[in-house]
Amino acid sequence: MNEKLQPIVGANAGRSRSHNRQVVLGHIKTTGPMGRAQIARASGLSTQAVSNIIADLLDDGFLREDGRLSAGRGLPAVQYALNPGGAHAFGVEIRPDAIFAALLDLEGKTLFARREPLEKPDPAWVRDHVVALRDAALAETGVRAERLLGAGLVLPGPFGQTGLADAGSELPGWHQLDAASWFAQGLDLAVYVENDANATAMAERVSGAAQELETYAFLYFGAGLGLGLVSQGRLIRGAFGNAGEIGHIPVPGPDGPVALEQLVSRLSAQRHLKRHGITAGSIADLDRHFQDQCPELFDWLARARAPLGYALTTIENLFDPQAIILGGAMPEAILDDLIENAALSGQSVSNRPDRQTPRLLRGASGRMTAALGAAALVINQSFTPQIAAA
Amino acid sequence: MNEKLQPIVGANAGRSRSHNRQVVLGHIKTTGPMGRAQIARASGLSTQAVSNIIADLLDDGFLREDGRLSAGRGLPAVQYALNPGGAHAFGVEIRPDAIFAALLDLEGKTLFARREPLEKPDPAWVRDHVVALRDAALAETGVRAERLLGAGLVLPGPFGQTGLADAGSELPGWHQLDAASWFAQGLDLAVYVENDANATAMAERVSGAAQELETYAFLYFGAGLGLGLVSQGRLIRGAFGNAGEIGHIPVPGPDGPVALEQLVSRLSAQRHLKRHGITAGSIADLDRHFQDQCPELFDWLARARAPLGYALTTIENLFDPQAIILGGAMPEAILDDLIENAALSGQSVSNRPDRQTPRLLRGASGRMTAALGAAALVINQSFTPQIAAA
DNA sequence: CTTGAAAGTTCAACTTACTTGAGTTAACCC
DNA sequence: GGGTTAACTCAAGTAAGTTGAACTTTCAAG
Repeated sequence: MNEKLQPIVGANAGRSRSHNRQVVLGHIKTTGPMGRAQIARASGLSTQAVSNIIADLLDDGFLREDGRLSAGRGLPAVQYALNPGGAHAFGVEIRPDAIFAALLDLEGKTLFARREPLEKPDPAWVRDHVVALRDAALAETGVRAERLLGAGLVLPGPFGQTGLADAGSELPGWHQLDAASWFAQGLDLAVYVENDANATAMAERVSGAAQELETYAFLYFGAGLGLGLVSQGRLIRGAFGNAGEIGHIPVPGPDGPVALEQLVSRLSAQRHLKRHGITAGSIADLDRHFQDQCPELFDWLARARAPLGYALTTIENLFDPQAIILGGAMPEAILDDLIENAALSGQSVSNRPDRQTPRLLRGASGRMTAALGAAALVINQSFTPQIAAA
Repeated sequence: MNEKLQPIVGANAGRSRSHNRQVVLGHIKTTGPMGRAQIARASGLSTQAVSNIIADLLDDGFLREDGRLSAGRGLPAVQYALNPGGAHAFGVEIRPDAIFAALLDLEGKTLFARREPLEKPDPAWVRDHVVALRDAALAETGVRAERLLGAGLVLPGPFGQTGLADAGSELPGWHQLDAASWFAQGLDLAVYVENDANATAMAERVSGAAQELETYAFLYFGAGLGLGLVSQGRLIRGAFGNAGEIGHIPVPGPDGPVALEQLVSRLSAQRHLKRHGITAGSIADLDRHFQDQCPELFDWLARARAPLGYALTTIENLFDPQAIILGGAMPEAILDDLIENAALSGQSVSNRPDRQTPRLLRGASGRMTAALGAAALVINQSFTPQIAAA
């Protein structure tokens, strides 16, 4: 939560090797199965070095051989592919009312997903339950504990004291807690903490709509509205971990500026419907109303378009992403409608005449995504080279 | 200009050493003179490794000994400080009407600054003049050519084809050109290309208001309005190098949304004055009008406040910076007035009750800043560790 | 004043991991 | 089938960081 910025650290043999393992895995992840020589060319390492690293990765189960590929003359290269069962990540989302847990393999596939009610918002109670969920995940999938790379943790943001009043989503008594070390102790794993939007943005990168993207923005429809910014495969967290609080940017409303998420968010849709006497407590309810062409819902959509376009133009011009992904806890049909009818500005750096790809994409949404994202944080580490202390 | 994203590269002995040199220089730059043991602790390297690296850096002239500092018991540590004369950077800003050039030392001090009219917007003509300016800078300061680390280059953005009509600031016939290699050939130096806002943001980091900041936003008043985003000491460039085009985000105007820079920029102030028959062709003119309390200028300031506050809130909530710096080609008094009267939102992640530092800072403004910033791009490289190909 | 602990630095031996160059294997082409 | 090409391996070489012992300088306690 608080900034424990990892210090800038020097390189030595061990940290270089760890960096290089991530380089090799990263190339295979983004390009697909490859031979050693090709990886060597792509990474600027010698074939021999790549060979040694691959031997290690095979030993550790991260890679598997995938036949030989003949490409013209010469000895056909032995292909190496990710070995999904070789490494796993555990992810947890803690909400004021529930705990979501997920187990992913190295390719980002979900092996286990579960929801439990959060009975007591007490850190000790929650930690015990998270540990139990981890054990259940391992037991039910047959994954061995030593194959767990780490755990991701999604907590309600924003972190620390800010000017944002989000009391509804906060967990009492957690502000003082260093959640990462608290859970690291209980789980005996490396723990990475993020907010829901950032984590879900990573889920899109590991197994969703952003697998081919290095630099993108992810607009997250939770109760409110969040934004995950990914630049060159890395999350932009801001100085205090609260970057991406897009729900609170001012946009012009009918009576002066209002916060974006007053007009564009699941909660705003539900409130709008409620004002007209329509209940839509769940995402499935919203989906049904959309399929039924509920006029009030379409009215909300029509009102949401302008402020959404506003936000999209702002994101594009500030951040110049390859694409903006819309996702989160919102029916896919509604996201698709928002994308199709988005009022994208011509006055945007993203309005390139030579574009090959759409400016907007729909994410792999679903109610488990934040927990998946939490696990994706861990998986992404394996593919993201960096010189870091052990 | 176009994305030539440096490939993700593996570490070897040589690249590790280069990384570690930057780690050591970076610690000294941010913390001030230090001893070897202290650097070793901060960097996670052994004392011996730091010792070897420092011997190298002394040889190359980047560091100088700075006496011994006794701190309690034990042998007082030999302090090492940056040696300003040990390395230099050349920076150029090319505008449609003029070329600005600057030479900086390792501490960011300006040793040389010059403006030349741009007579022909022809790449060959410009390159010849830039080379001549480099030679003049070296000759007049007595800096030896082998002490030049590289050259920074500021060109009018946005780069490549975008949806933004900025014809006024574009150089005809340059769009097809790979400016970096074009000038690298002529200068026989490594060349880094950025837009004015990004470059000036780096100038603030190297020798201005951001020396203590790792993550900040820099709002650049040029003719229009630009934004440089720096996260953990690195520029955020976006996927196509056009991040930070904040001038084009929509803000509510008197008759519907308008682009921010229509209301907040030097040009918008000058246009406002002109509509009232007041000429203010230069920055000095604007300054004079401000000192004379020109009511039309104060009227412009009053109108600029709301949209500026809007933009600031957006930056804070999207990016969560340590601070936002206002700078560029605008009189300091006007920037100070904008800062003092800024309508900062309470609904912002930056509105932290435990803040130690102001949310807004004034940059070291001045008309040469983009050329200084160009040079600062180079200087900043020396302090920013990264594993990169030779 | 002497002695000992503490901290910075250096020396020399050691270790890790990458590179280099020669040699091997296997596919394609003529 | 012989030559060429490309991937791969082996073995030796090298760069750079680590380790542990020795040395120096300062401070503090007796």
